[in-house]
Amino acid sequence: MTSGRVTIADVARRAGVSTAAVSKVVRGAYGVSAEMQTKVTQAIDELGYRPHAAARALRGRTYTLGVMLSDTRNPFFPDIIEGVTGRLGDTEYQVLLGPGGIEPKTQARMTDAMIDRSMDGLILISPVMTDAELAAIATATPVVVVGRHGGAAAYDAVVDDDMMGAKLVVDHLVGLGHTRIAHITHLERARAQGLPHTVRAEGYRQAMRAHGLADDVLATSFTEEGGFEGARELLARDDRPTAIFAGADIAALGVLRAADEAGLSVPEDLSVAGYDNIGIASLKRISLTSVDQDGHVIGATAARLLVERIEGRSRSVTSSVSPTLIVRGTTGPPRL
Amino acid sequence: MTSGRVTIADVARRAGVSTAAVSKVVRGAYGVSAEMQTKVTQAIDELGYRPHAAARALRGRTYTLGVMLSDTRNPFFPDIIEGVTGRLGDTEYQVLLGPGGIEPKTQARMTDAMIDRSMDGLILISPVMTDAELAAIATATPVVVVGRHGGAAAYDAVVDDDMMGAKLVVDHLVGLGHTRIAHITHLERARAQGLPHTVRAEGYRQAMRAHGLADDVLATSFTEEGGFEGARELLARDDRPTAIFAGADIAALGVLRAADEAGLSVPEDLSVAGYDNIGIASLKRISLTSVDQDGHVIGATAARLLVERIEGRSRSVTSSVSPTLIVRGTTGPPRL
DNA sequence: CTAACAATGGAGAACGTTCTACACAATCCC
DNA sequence: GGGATTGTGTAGAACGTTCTCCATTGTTAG
Repeated sequence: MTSGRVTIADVARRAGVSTAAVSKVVRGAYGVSAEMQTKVTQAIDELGYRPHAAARALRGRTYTLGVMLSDTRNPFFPDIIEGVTGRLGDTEYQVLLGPGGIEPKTQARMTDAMIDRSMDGLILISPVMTDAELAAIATATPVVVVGRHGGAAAYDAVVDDDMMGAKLVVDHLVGLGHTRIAHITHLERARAQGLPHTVRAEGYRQAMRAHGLADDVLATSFTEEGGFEGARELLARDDRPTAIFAGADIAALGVLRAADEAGLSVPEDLSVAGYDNIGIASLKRISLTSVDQDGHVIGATAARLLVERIEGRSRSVTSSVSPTLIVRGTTGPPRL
Repeated sequence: MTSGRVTIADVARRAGVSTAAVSKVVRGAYGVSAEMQTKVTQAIDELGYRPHAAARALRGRTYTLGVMLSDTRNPFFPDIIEGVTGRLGDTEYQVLLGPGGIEPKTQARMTDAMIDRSMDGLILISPVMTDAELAAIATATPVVVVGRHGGAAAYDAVVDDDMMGAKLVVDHLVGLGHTRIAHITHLERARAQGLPHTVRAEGYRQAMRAHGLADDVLATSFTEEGGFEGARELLARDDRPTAIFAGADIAALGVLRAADEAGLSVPEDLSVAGYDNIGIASLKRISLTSVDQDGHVIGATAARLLVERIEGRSRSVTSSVSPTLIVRGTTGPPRL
């Protein structure tokens, strides 16, 4: 009352019990009578007591989970967040997000900061650090990595099945009658392995082979400009493809622009498909066929795995989320 | 060495000094000789010491700033974040983001959680809570509110000059020769005052009046569907407008769709302008004229004000950021 | 030469929790 | 009826910092 903060000691005084007892009630620990329970709960309500997280951190948990975001512009990042918070909404855990930036160095700074703040666990979204660095973090605190294939020794992982996603697109296009299907991927510069675009490209190759078709992969970049340049090159060929599968929606938008400029109508002259199902893909003016990653499920799964880890599981788990194909207006049968 | 964490005591032992001295060096406090400085710094490096944030929080600061996000899908939210982190990148402060959700209740839970974690200061982005709640939070910790006009008693504020943004659009359209310019705004349901769309609509009205033109405001919602419905109604009129100014880009996309469906070409038959300058507005396939809020500057300003507050300023400050008009392909002279 | 003072380093008490021991009472089993 | 067991509450030592004194120097002024 007098000073700012109301502490566990104030509650104990009010209820006429020890601080240890109050602590037990607050934590829902074993060894409290019903009477004690009500007495303390009442005192807490009357005084408006809230546990001081920092003090807790010094001994026990902080009930804080950190989510490191590599790229805040990542289109399905809000979905993942919603999945995480949705899953954790009715628990005592609080979620805080850390903007890690796209550099390994800044990401390391962020994870360090989270560990310094003794968070109970970390979810890392598409981290670009080396496997060694990841392993080091995972020994310091429970970790779930989202969006990186392979390498899950000391931590759990949630990945989208990019291999299957690519197959869905190819199967769809082949089903429509296409045979000349090109793929635009991202040019790899980083050393990190198992990144989504690599797996998507591989999935595309396998699926084409399975249909007895020749693959045709062009590496530019996952930007609107990258898609545009790639498509312009592909469309200038004599036996130009009748369908282009861009490894990311943003690149698919560039492909659409290239088609516009080449005077090709979509989907009659050219079918276009993307990946990620970003928000604008559903806008009627774009209506892009794409692969949906269901960030919501990914986030919820990551949250579940992390809580399991915190609560004791030691065996590491990798969860694969199945993507779905969203067919819209940019794909159709090829003109004969 | 033996157990996990290396503490200030370990450093003190290694350097052969007291813990108090190490603390002084770490904090850069007054009363350390050059010799002490180097000795301790060396020991810190050798042991890889990192201050434990929770322990710090118990006595002093946490060097943590919280940013509460109302809507993680807000298109310029990444810009604001970048502005904040960019400004704070070389300081000792760390930024953590809290997804507050769009409900007053969930936002309150988030801010409480941030206060419980004794963050040194809070930036609230478009909070929907009442002025009273905001004031209560501001007494507990330094606060900067972003995106709400008016009412800045106990806290600082950063707002975009939405009034001027609307004027920029109207002036541009009038300059092209338009006289029948309609505005689509968001239908107000919340009680919170000074929200951006209200101010934009008012700015539109004032600007039209200043040109001696009749205003024409239609309230739907800031969604693609809302823009579509609004535009369909406007375009069905006998004296249909030659230009539509949507209060948000997402609605402007709906307007574009309505124009497509009505067989009107943009900008020849209809000029369209939005607000926010979201990423896709710049895609060549959309090329939407829009008002840019410069989230980067907003974020950087908010960060600066917050740090000033934390370091002692008590007088409250409101900073207004000037928007700029980005003219693209969806606006042009009306067909005569 | 001494009193006053500035500069530096250290002791030790907080800060608000958690949690291990332990005390005490009531119940149970033979 | 006595030892073992179970249930409930408390003392008090951590946890890793910060920060207010206080002690010890060395320097300066008169």
